[in-house]
Amino acid sequence: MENYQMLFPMSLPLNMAPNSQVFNNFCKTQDQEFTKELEKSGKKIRKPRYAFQTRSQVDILDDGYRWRKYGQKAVKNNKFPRSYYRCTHEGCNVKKQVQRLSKDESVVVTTYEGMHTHPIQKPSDNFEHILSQMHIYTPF
DNA sequence: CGTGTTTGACCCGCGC
DNA sequence: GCGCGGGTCAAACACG
Repeated sequence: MENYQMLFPMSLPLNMAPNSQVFNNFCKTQDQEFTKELEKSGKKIRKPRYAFQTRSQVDILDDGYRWRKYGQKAVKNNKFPRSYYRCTHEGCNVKKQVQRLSKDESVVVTTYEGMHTHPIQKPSDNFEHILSQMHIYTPF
């Protein structure tokens, strides 16, 4: 999972990464809005999720957090399985799932659920070039 | 020995 | 009630 190609220098337009401040703030805003809606309607709404679509040969994009895999299921209409990960930090139950499109197997969708309440554990020395290949898809 | 993965079983909501 | 699909658990296993 560490053999990404070093393609670009560090100056990159995208500062919105799963482990960035912007992303966390975004998540926080979304969470607050969902909570508001939840209180208003009293209905049960599914937790917000944040999806990213990346192009990568590798499924596992290491964003600096430590993930423990806890499941893998086959997806219908998709020959590739979906993997389920949880953040190993104690008290931090952030989840993510990684899915590859059967349509285009070079595309990997990573879906984050929840927010990290702790700093990054692992120095992401080479995260910039992962960023360079990442574009924001549809946060929902 | 500590930590993470694999993998089938299990659970739960939903439509029939 | 039953089967199905998506999500999770946990025991066994792998590996530094």
